[in-house]
Amino acid sequence: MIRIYNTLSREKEIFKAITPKKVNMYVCGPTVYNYIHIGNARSAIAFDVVRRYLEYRGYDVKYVSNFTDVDDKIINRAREEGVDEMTIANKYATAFDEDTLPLNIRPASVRSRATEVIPDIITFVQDLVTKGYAYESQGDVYFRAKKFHGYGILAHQDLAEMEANAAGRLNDEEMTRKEDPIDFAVWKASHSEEEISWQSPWGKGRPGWHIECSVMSQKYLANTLDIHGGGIDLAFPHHTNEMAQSEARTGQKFVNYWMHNGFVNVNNEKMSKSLGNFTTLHDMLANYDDPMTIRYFLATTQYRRPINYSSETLEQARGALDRIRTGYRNLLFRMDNAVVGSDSTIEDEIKQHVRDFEFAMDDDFNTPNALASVFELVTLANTYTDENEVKKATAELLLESISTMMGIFGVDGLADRSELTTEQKSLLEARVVARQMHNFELSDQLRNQLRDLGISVEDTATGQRWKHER
RNA sequence: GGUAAUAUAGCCAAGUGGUAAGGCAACGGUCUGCAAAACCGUCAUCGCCGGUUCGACUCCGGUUAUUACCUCCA
Repeated sequence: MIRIYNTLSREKEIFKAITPKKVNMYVCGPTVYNYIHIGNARSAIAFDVVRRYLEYRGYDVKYVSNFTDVDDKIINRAREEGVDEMTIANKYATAFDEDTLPLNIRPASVRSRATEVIPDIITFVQDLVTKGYAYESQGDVYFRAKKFHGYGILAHQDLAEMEANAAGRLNDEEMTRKEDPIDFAVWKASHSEEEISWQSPWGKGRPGWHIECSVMSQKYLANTLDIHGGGIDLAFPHHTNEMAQSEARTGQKFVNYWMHNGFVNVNNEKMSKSLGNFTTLHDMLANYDDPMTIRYFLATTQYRRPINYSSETLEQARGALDRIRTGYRNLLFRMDNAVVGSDSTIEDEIKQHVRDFEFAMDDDFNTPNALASVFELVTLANTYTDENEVKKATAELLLESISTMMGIFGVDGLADRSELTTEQKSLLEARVVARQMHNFELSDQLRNQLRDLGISVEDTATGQRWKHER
């Protein structure tokens, strides 16, 4: 039984899929006007973990996400660089795919761009106008927020308050275009020949920000979604508006479980351009040699909690991940002389830790608790490695359990699979001989040589072991 | 101002009405030719003040601090 915290009810609710063993989930993707930052990566990772765990639990998950490729920020960026909007969008959409790959973020089942669904958007907006939920005004089309019963409940905002705030913010011109300050644009008129636009019943223009997600989720999934996710800042206005539009059009509940991930702060401050602490994933990957540590770091805090990113917290993550990797490799090393058979006591313990892991993940994807079970397994792996006799089936079960759980976090490559050079191999062989002859001076010298070549050597009861130093 | 969230050891981070998981770091020990890895052990009374209770860190009230959202930022 999986429980999920629903932003709408502010409670953990028992998860029940609309169709048994199938999950339709939609996660808001980035606006492709720049490289994604570490916060975008966190969001993508959080929902990648949700997806992986649901699949582990036997659900067939259809995961739809978007690229917002038409929007003010893209238009501005294009103007700055003197290129057209699609050049910008294509560049950063490609960069998204390239940068999320080393973090092991699985591609969406469907990744759609706003510009690919323009006809659907226009139809959607027309429906809203027909139903009286939207109105045209000077080429723009606005949604009548107040006509939608329950507007703002997702973000738990007070309607009158929002209205007053919005009124204070808008200029006179905007006020005259809108019937009410809290109305939001579903279609925006084009004001310049140069900017990208499409022909519509209301003249040339482009979609409002929120409409694409409503359209795509309905087009690629269904009227009612099992799960809709995104950053907590999207609860208002983005998801609030999506919900209003979608439910206004279909008359059906839009989303069963609203999930929102917490922010990534940098050195305890909100990441923002004005503070100069805006860290793109692109730069981070270029300056850090272990992407799996980044993945581990971002995946192992509970998704609703904020993460504080600093060089110190990242290094701590690396140390913790190294403990898991080492335990895994320690056991893998013993596989060579493992004997046929199994140890039922050990296997019972393994199974208990796996159950604990599942129990933690079932509780709103409590990754820190789940991780504790992984560490229990690692300790078990290490103590088992120290035994005189290791049984093959049991060792395999341990290895498999650890890699499966880490795989749910999206952390792969626990074993060191890189090859040795001929030089490294011969040095290692020479060192084995030196040690057999108790020539420790030579063996220490060879160990230093190997270290300089990036190989660390350890002596164990069952022989010499090496690994690549990172 | 409104609405929320958070406050647990040097750091990160769980958790529960009955006296605090896990990890990093540190220290002591075992093992080792040395080392490494590993193992064993040590290391907090849960922001502050009240209240409820046989008993609270866990519930209630207040208070302080930090953070977020309040129209386009994940």
